[in-house]
Amino acid sequence: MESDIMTEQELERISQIMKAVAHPTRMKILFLLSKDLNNVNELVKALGVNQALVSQQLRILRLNNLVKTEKKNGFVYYSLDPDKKKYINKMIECIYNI
Amino acid sequence: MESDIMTEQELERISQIMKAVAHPTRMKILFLLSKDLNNVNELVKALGVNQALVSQQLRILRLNNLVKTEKKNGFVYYSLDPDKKKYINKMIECIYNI
DNA sequence: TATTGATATTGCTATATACGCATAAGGCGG
DNA sequence: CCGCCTTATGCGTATATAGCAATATCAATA
Repeated sequence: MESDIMTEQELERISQIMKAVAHPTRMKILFLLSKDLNNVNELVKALGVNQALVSQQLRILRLNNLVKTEKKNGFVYYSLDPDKKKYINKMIECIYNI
Repeated sequence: MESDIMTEQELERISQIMKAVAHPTRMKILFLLSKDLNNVNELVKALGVNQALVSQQLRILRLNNLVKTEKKNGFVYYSLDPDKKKYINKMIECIYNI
């Protein structure tokens, strides 16, 4: 965890992930997903922003492997990657204290 | 810590802080400071980038209250805000696991 | 196959951020 | 007061990101 055992690539990766999280709408999405599994339309309604924007933000979360998707009777359901859920929540909690 | 007990302002604040951290050079600075107190020139040497850039990054960390400064015989020493140090480190550790 | 509903992508403009360079500001010894 | 050392800031350019509107994709089904 020390800087000298962290390569440039790892640093880059980590700051990429942080950038992905560092956005109000995406944080809201992560909050919503930390409670439930949701499809895109549910997220659109919950967030009150247009569909295209939600899809864009989901794309960024997907590209950073923060969420995963599964198709179920016509809808795409998003959820937090279960292996990462704990860390995502703890991370946000830490930031909350900063 | 739930989204519904977090106001828009708090969300905005938190994502600001995350953005401040989500940068390789700034993360390195935080790592360095988590070990020692350093003045600007020491950071410049340790990071191998030019002084103006280090000052710019320190400014961003300062504006987000992540670090504090004290002047001592001609140098400006930077350190992590001690109240936040624990959370900053833990946050980085969480991200490392994501 | 044509249509509809759900989601993703693309093109565009506005705004923000990064970084290098030059320079400014501030304190101290001469 | 003049340099000198340390640190901070401003400016210009390149690049990245946000958000919107339009459109594409894809699956189901009428």
